[in-house]
Amino acid sequence: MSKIKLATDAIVFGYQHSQLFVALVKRKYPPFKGQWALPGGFVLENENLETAVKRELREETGIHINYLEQLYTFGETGRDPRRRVVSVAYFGLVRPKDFKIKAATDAAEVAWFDVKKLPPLAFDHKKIMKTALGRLRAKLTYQPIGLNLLDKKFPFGDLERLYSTILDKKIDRRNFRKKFLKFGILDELDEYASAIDKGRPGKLFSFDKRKYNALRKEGILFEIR
Amino acid sequence: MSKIKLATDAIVFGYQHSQLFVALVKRKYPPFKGQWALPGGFVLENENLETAVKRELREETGIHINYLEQLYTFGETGRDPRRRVVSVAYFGLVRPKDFKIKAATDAAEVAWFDVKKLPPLAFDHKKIMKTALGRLRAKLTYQPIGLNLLDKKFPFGDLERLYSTILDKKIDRRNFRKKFLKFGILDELDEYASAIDKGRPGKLFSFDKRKYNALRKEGILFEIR
DNA sequence: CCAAAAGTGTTCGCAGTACACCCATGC
DNA sequence: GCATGGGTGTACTGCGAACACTTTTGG
Repeated sequence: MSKIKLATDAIVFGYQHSQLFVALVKRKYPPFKGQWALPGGFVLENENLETAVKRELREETGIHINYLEQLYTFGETGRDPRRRVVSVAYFGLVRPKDFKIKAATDAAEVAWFDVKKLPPLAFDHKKIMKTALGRLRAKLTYQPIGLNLLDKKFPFGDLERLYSTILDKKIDRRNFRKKFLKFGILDELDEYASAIDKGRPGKLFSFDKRKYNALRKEGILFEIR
Repeated sequence: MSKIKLATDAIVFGYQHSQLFVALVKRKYPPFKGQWALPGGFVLENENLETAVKRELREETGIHINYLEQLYTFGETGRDPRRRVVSVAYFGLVRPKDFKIKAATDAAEVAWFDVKKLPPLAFDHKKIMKTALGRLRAKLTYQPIGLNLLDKKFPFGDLERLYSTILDKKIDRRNFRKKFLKFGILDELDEYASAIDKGRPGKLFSFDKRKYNALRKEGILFEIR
């Protein structure tokens, strides 16, 4: 019988107001008691990996996840001071609406942290974070997964700011809009953003997943730089 | 104590004469006794994942691996009929010189198979293969990893045929050469391919890893379509 | 001299990039 | 009317794509 324990960790990103957030939990028990860590835990014997991640997210944070994919498996000996733990890290995205968080069983506290102002993290979670951020940035450029970070109906400017924030660079509004719309995977709605903010309200758009999947089958490639 | 067992599997690709090969081993014990499978096995308690893959490759095939990266972790319940086994799959490349294979302890037989003519595979190894092939094809277009499938000194035509074979499409020789050489990561040597084959011998090239790493740091992007 | 593979340059079209002014709204 | 963000078109440039003939070698 193996003494290797199998765990999962989740890096869940959220986006709002030109800021990228990650969900962290404060550890209730040693090791690293009191420190912030990624939500996660051990996989049950009859549980699929993705099921385990979702369960733990539910138990520890109550977050409603919108997009989930496997990130990488971290298995260095010594990454957990207690015993050998290999962790399959997943990478998730939530919509702004789903930012609601409820602390629950395992974790003493849950919170969203601005990715640019992270506290010290337990275990090798800093390394995992870095990997996840790299993946997010890379994937943003060749798959429209950023749309999972916005509400289902969103003004175009939000999308532009999201790219600008996460890729950390200036984006030309006209070129970005032209290019993104040319893919034909966004539906322009007949609604406008509620003008609670200042400025002219923008038209709302929504992601047409059906069209996207159709295009993907034809091998047409999405690409944003 | 967890009853989940942790394993690794290796998908090792080799290339020669416009054919892409994978290393498979014939299983000596049940389940799937006598069937072909990916080389792999259980991870020891104090062993890093990559170490485990390399050890198993050595034990089962004697292959000298040239490039190795983590592919994906396959953890569906029921993928092994005996008990719960989660397997971290790795993806490797060898040079033609290293095609020598020696069967050893665990495996009854080892052989290279043309990727287009695979036998039935044990477990979910067909799925793993498919994932690996997808990764290889994708990665070829944005990283020069194909060079790990050629000898250190190679005629340019070999590189072109490699891309053409693996991406399964025609490639314009002039455009491909122009584009690839423009990156400046290949050194043109003063040697020529031995003219054992027919036709005019080509100049030999070698990969300048130092230049490549330097360029990568500057954010210059490799891309071949 | 024939077969086979290597080597090489130009033209065209499109897509990326740079760039600035007017419009709608809230206060 | 002022501040704030939304919405739009054009010109330039560089890169990808298409395309064919000559050279070197072995037999």
